[in-house]
Amino acid sequence: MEQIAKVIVDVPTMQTNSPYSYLIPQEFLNQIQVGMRVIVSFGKGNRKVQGMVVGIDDDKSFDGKLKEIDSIMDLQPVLNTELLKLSGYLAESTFSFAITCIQTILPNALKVKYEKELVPATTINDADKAQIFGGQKRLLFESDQLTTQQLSRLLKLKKANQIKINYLVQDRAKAKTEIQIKRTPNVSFLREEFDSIRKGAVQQERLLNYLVSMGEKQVSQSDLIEAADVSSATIKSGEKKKWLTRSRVEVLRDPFKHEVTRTQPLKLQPDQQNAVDAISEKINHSEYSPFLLEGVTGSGKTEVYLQSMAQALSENKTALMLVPEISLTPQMVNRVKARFGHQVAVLHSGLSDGEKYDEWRRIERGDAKVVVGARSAVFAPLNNIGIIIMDEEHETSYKQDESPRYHARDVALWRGKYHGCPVVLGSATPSLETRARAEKGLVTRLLLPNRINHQSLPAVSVVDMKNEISQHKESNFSTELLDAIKLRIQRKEQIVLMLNRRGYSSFIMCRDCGFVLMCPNCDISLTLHMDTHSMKCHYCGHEEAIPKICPNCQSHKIRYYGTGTQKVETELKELLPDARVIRMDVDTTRRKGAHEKLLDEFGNHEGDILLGTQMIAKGLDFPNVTLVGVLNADTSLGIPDYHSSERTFQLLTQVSGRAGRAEKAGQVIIQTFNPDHYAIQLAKSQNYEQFFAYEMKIRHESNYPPYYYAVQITTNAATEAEAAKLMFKIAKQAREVLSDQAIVLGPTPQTIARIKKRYYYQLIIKYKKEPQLNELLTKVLKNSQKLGRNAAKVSINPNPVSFM
DNA sequence: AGCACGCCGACT
DNA sequence: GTCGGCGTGCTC
Repeated sequence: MEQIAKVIVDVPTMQTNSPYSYLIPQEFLNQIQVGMRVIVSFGKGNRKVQGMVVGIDDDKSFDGKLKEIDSIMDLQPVLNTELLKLSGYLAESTFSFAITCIQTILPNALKVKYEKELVPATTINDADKAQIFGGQKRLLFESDQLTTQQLSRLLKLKKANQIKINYLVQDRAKAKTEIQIKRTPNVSFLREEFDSIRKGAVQQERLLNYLVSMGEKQVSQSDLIEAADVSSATIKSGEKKKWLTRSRVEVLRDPFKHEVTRTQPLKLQPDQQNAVDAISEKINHSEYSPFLLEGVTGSGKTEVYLQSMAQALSENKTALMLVPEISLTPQMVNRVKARFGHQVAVLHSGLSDGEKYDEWRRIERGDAKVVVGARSAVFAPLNNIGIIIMDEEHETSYKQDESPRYHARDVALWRGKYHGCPVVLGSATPSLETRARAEKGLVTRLLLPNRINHQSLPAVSVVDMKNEISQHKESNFSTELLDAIKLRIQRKEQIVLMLNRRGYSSFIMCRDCGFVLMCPNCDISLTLHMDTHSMKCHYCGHEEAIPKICPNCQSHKIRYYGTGTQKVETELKELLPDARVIRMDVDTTRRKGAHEKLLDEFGNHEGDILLGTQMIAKGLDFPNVTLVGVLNADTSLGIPDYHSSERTFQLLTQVSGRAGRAEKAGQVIIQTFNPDHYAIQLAKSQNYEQFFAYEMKIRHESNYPPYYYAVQITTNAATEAEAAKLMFKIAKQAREVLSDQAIVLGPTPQTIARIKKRYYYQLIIKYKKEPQLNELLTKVLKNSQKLGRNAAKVSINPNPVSFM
């Protein structure tokens, strides 16, 4: 008799990170399945928590007395076998709690809300009852809303059993419903009814008229209200008079309100055809196979994706396509929808939890066979996947920077293996890691060396800003760039200007004493935000007024430094008063849909210059853009991280691809203080292969990935000493276990040593093969939990995307 | 996480 | 003497 369920409870700690056994009560005996969410009593207070059933058996090895499962939250499993296994893989490979991984895989709407309510016991005296409950039957218990006196009083009453606490688990997964109206089939009855309504009942008259003419189809109540111009009250009375029937129906939000025009597959170039053939063969044979699709901007990668996905669909399989969040623009999404229509589900951060849940269910029940989405879409509940595509595979945003710190590429490869399907990693500038794996034959390389209509790559020139600065006053614009901009405006062509702002933004500094306004909680300077007229901290959200005089020396010469887009925009307006500038940065795109709106404006030539940060480098295609300017190529080079050259090269190559995509020739001007740096020189010649060879040599010499694996361990504590002490202890443990081949960097304070009033220390371990390491790290994590709540905390980040 | 148990300071 | 501070350990 299988009557014991193994449940992972929703308590994310190390001590509760394994399944707990619960008895399955009689009434659920044949209903509970693995992958369902349940509610169980947990702990001494029997508080209710959500749990995930991960196994069912009759193993009674637990020698305490078992509790029963309280209730089931799902009618059918929300996690299938594959995704459950995947959660295990995630937990193990990222050193995360099983429950955290499960909740990462499931849509947010399936995460419950916990509430507590107070209920008076029958024995409570009237005075207490009246004072606490004030006539109400129950009271929501929010401890942070109560004073300590109130709290202790409640606790006392609870101890005396005068008050009961009810634990509530609220499921937020509500399917959206709407009211559907169907008229009575008896039309002659409706005609007769005209006579029976009161004179002047215009709404009822309009409703009758509409019902008579509407036919037998069902309409939603909201549509009816609009179309017949009646109120919902009128409709309700229509129901009473038997003119119509109302019923509540579950609806799946239709993302295809505005149908896109369908497109047909394009004729492929020979290189594209080779790629599609190679991928299709693996689809047809249900064979796991990782590919690297390497092609410059405009070489037609997207068409290869689309036709490969079409192949999977024709084999009655499904397709998963991942793109960086930033390029999940309507431009991109529409290309997929135009090919596959209503079979496409799109998952992106713009959707509400409810909308995401709707899409998730469409995928799960098989209504959507093609999924397009950003990082977390890699967990889409598709069955029978025929192909997984990851566009711009080098993008670092594919790695999640909170627990579970997974890389979507690893998950994609895992799922590819599980389903037996090709995984296509596409990029113009592949990550060294993937490109190196291709070199070793672990990944099959597919090349698209030519641009589709044989346009030449844009001409790239590099301007040495050191000369510029010495010649004239400080400016963000070199003479060469400014002249080029003027020329395009004259010719009514468009310009994209990129401000490479990674790591920097405008901060305030006193010109007399050098004082920089810092965040009181974090070791970072506050950033100037002109839109809200305030100084903000990008890490903890602290906000304060812009100082008018220096808080340190009272000087009035306190000015902002660094180059923000706002400052550049101001300078542009001074230099070129007639140019229309569209600024795109975190401030102007914060509102939902603002991003698209600005791009549309630029596309309609309502602006001459698109000025923005990194976000304009990706996936935009504006044929009228003939000039791309990079104002400061160096800022990303200056970051003390082994990735900085790779990032800079990728960024410059990518933004250069924005110039001259149509018949007009493009030009790119890169301003830099390091004109001779190889990343900039090789971006100038757009030579990925040479960059790859050179950078690999450097990584080899200095023992960096992809020659070594890396793991980053960080500690944080309320004081610097505590964080450091724990980190040194871990470092000592690590050195004892590791072989001579491993390289330990640190411990060192993190680049931003203090965030939200906590101090951070880190340790990097570079290694090739350390069978003991995983065990050690797990032990370190377990020990850190024993240290108690207020002690220093440890977190582990395998294969970090940067060492900072 | 949240609850109970248990051991020390400052109060009716 | 007790009330209540929060450090510690456990939850099927």
